[in-house]
Formats: sequence, C-alpha cells, structure tokens
Amino acid sequence: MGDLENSKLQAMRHSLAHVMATALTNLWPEVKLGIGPAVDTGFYYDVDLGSKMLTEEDFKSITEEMRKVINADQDFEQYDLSIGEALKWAKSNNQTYKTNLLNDLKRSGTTVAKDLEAAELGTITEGNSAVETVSFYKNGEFTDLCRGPHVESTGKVGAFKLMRVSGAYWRGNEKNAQMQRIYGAAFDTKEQLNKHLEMLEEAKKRDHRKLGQEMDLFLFSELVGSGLPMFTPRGTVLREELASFSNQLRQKHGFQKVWIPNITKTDLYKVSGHWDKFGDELFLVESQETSDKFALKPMNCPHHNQIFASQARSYREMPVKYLETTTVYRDEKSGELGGLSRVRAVTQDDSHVYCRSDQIEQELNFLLADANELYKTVNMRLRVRLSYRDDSDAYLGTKELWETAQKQLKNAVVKSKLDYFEQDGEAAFYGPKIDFMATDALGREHQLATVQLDFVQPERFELEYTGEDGKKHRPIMIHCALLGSIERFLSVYIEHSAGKFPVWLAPEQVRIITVNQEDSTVQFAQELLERAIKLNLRATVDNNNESVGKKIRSSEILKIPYTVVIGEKEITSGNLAPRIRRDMEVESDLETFQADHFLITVANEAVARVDKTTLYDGDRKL
RNA sequence: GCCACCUUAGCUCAGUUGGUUAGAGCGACUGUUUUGUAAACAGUAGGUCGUCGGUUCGAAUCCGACAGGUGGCUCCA
Repeated sequence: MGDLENSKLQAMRHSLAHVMATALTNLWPEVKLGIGPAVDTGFYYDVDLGSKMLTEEDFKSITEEMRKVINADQDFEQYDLSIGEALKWAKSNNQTYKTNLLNDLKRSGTTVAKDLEAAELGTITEGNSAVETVSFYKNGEFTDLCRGPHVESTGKVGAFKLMRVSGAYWRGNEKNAQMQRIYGAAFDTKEQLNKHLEMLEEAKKRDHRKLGQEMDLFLFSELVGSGLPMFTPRGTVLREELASFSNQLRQKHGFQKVWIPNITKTDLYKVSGHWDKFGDELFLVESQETSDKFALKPMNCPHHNQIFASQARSYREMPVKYLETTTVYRDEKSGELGGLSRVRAVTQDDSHVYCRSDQIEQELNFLLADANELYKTVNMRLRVRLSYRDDSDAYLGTKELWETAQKQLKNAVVKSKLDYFEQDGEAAFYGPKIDFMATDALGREHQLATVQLDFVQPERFELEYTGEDGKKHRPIMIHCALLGSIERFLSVYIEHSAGKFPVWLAPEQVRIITVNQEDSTVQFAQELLERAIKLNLRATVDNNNESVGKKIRSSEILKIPYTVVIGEKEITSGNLAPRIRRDMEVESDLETFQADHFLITVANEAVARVDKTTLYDGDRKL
C-alpha cells in the first residue's frame, strides 16, 4: 500500500472517530471526549460518560446514529482558534479533557506529549515554543479540537464496524481517570472489512487456548494458580521436540548443557543488580530451617555466571558457551496474564556466550544461522531489528566497546541475509541487541527470539579470563533464546499452524485403526505398532468397539498426520493405504505402501523435520 | 493493579418475571453389534449451579466479597 493511499485511509479512519463522537454527542449530550485517533485496523475514541457504562448492546444504537451522520454527508470544515478562545470553547462545552490537553499545549515547552497525542493534536514540538493557535474541525453541529486531516465530508468514510469497548486511562497513565474506549474496525471497502473480520474469525478458531483444550495439550488449574500452565503428555511432546531442536542447533556450534537449581539466595540478585529491577516481580521463598532469604529465579544468567567463574579461564578456551532449557518465575500482575502468552512460569531455551570482544561477530553468525534455520523449519518469516544506543549517557560500558560491538552486530546481520532495520536508542542499558520478529500464517508479527550483548553483568560479577598478554580481561556476554519462551512460542505456533503440526512435532504421528476386534486383526495392528515404536515413531492402536468411521473421526479431530486402517486386505497383502491429513501435500506415487516402507518414510520425515503442511492463506480456506 | 463482561456435568451449552426432584448433545462406562476411511443402537453413571456471605417464606436466578477466566488499559519485550 502506497503512502498516499495509506494516509487517505488514516484520514478516513480518523474521520470515523469524529463521526462516532458526533453520534455519541447526539445520544448522550453530556459526553466528555478524550482523544480519538486512527489505529492499525480502524479507530477508537476515549470517552467519559459519567456513570453510563457502555456495553456491546449499545453498539447498535451508536451505529445507527453514526449512519445518520454519514447519510447527512456533513462537510468537515477546518478553522483555527487562539489557545485562549479554544479554552473558552472547551470550558463552555464542559469538555474537561480537552481543557487539559489545551493547557498542556499552551505550555508545550514543558509538555511531554505522547506520539499519538502529538499526531492527533498537531502539537508543534520543534523549538519547544508554546502553541498559539490550535486547529478545529466541525461537521454539522459537532466541533472537535483536531489537527486532521479528514476526508471532505462524513459521507466519505468507507466501511466500518464497532468492535468492542474497554477501559483506558486518560493519557495512558494509571493514576488518571479511566475512560471508556470504543474500538471500531474500518477499511476502504466492505470487502476489505469483511476480509479483516474473516481473519479475526479464523484467529478465533485457531485460538491456542481453545486448541490447547480440544487437542489435549495443556491446562490450568484453579488450585495451582493463575498463569501456571501444566502440560499433558501430548503438549509435553511439543515442548520437548521444540526445545531439543533449539538445543541441537546450538550444540552443533559448541554450546554445552548446564544445569542450575530453580531457587537462589537473594544475594545473587543483589550482586547482579536485578534485585531492584525485578522488585515486586520476584517470588520470594522462605526457608524454615535457616535465616537465608531465597527467591525463585527470574532469569538464569547470574547462575550461569557462577559456573563460568568457578575456574580460572584462559583466552584459549574462549568462547565458553552454556545452554539450558529451564523455567524462570515472574510474578506478573494479575491482569497481565493470558493463556500461554503471558504466564508466571516461563521456560526459556536460554544460552550464554562468554567471549572476547573480537569474537562477537563470529558468535553472532552462529546464533543468526540457528535462528534462521529454526524459523525456516517452523515456516515463519523472520526479520530483525538492530537496537543501538543513542548519544545519551544512559548506557554502561565504554563508547569504544559499544562501537565495535554494534559494528559486529551489523556485519553479522548483513551476512545472515535477514531483512533488518536499525534503530538508535532501543538498546538495553547494558548492551545492544537483535530483536527477531516472526510473522505467522495470519500475518501477525511476534517477538520471540532475542540476542542481547551484555557489558554489565561481567563487570558486576567480576568475570575474567587471562589473555595472551598474561593480564586479566573482561569477557563479553551474549544472551540468546531462539524460541524465546516455550510457552509463548507455543501460543504463537499453535495459532500459526492451527494445530496441524508437521510430523516431527505431532504428539501422535501415526494412528492404527482396526476394522474389527478379531484376534488376527488386533495382532497385526499390535505388530505394526511395535515396528513403529522401534522406529521412534509416536503411534497408537485404536481397537475400540466402534465403527471405522467413528475411529477415523476421532483421529481427524486430534489432527493426527497419518491414519492407517487394518483389516482383511492389509493382513493379506501387507500393504497399507494411509489416510493423510488433508492439509498435507503428498506426492501422488505415495498412495499405497508396503507396511515397513510406510513406517520408514514417516520416520525419515520426522527426523528430517520435513513440513508438508500448507498454511492459512486468506483466499484459500483450509 | 485498574475498567467492563463472564463462571451451570470432563467438554459445548439450555434453564421463562426468584417457585417442587436443574436439562440436552458430545465424551466416559456397560451391553448389543464385528464394523472398510469424519459420528451404529440401547442403557448407566456424572452437578451443593466457581467459593463464601447476605436479601427472601423460598436463590442457579437478586446483592456483596473473594477466586478463576475473557477483552482492553497500565506494565513487560
């Protein structure tokens, strides 16, 4: 989409916010308006209706009122007022939020206007000079403080649908009053809107919480507590296959597995500096035997540092690389939890490199290659953001160190051929980083993997190695998680794949169904199962007293990739006609198999992590 | 943590304006059937209606608190 079209769409969406505000004012004249910008897929307006609580049932009347405003095709007229006059307008209309905005604009030298507000209000930030005049838009009887731009008239606003209402703090600050935010989706055409709504529908069908239950992957229990997922045998297969893939990739590059306990004395975090950073998020553990204070680990690096520091290190053994898939615990605020995407027990496929500053690039090459391979295998497009420091003093470590590190970061990324962009001021205070963005089958972007350089922890823990010169040197640390957190990754991946896992990840790869329960049939099925298990396949026999159709159905519901039916025919011929999950692409000559040939083919497919699944494509429903 | 909404059997859901023993489908179990590529038939067992408290002659239904969930906000990356 071109910039021009894009800005037209933005104007249209923003105009719809005004149309909605007009409708709300018509319906509830006492409404106080906050701000109403265009967003990604539509628009919203924050409003204060006093004690009136909007629900989705109000959408019908609001939408009808909006239709009236649209049908009246009122012109959007722009005019300027001095700040003083604008304040009078706000006061006489009892628009206290607008008064608040105008007062800030008046002394804009001191205003910290958020980007959204700046765009919405047209705050002139250059030179920090106070604003003297402000822009208004009027349509029909409705007037609003607004920079625009708008479409010419209310009749030209495209297709929209009110989506939901939720709470939102005035100016995004939790100390301020809470307003009601009404969201609408809006697009140029009805078709585009429908396509968007269809995508949301599809997303709902794939919701990992729904599939997690249907496919028996994971669960929560009120007795265990919120944000603490448990995984069934099926879900655990997914976790372990993913983790072992992620580990294998790095083990090929010299990473070694380590193991650490899940709790530690809090002193560890006083040394690392995390004590202050984590604050309330730290789960504290009380010892009944000693006076030591413990905490559940919220990250692994300080523990790993102890392993590194346990010996005198030579430059010859650098880099030292540790790997561990382990769970960290963070006490998130209750309202922030949701499904597997935000949990309180987070399993990271964590790794740490301790290296010399001249080895950064080489190590990054490895990690980028690993990330590339992992995301290629799970069929997600990857792009990266290089997050650098800016000129402020908010960073630790020398400028020279930052410069050489950032240069190596960029070299490695260029070499990896990944799409990338660079951003100053996005680095952590302790080092620059690479953030990976993975795009799922519905086009949504997720941040999963990260690679971060760290100049601070080696300092805090006084990590060192002896150089060629016989002197002590500080290593650089590189933190890396390829999946990020397994829980979060699964929340994304289950929706990405809609639960149609490729063979290597499928909790159950082959299901053997018997046509009847006669001894010969069951025995043949049992023997086939044994051969499958010898090939490390995850297979089961279903010899329940049910119709074949019924048993096929339950196999389909579990999205098992291959289902074979065993009856008279198979027993006599020794050939199988596997039923292949519908989304998988198959070469035509693979339709009937000699039994062992079939099992070996599937086993090879699993080992090679071949992915035959076809992903969602908006125009082609699967 | 804040705002709104939600919580009835393992799952998905009915349940009139508060009124006897709270229903259905799927699943589970038992029996009949011996099944050929997405649902055979019959029967049985499952619920202190999330928990605690209140209003009422009477509460799944009304009110409150708490827990859990959902959508946002804030946070986090």
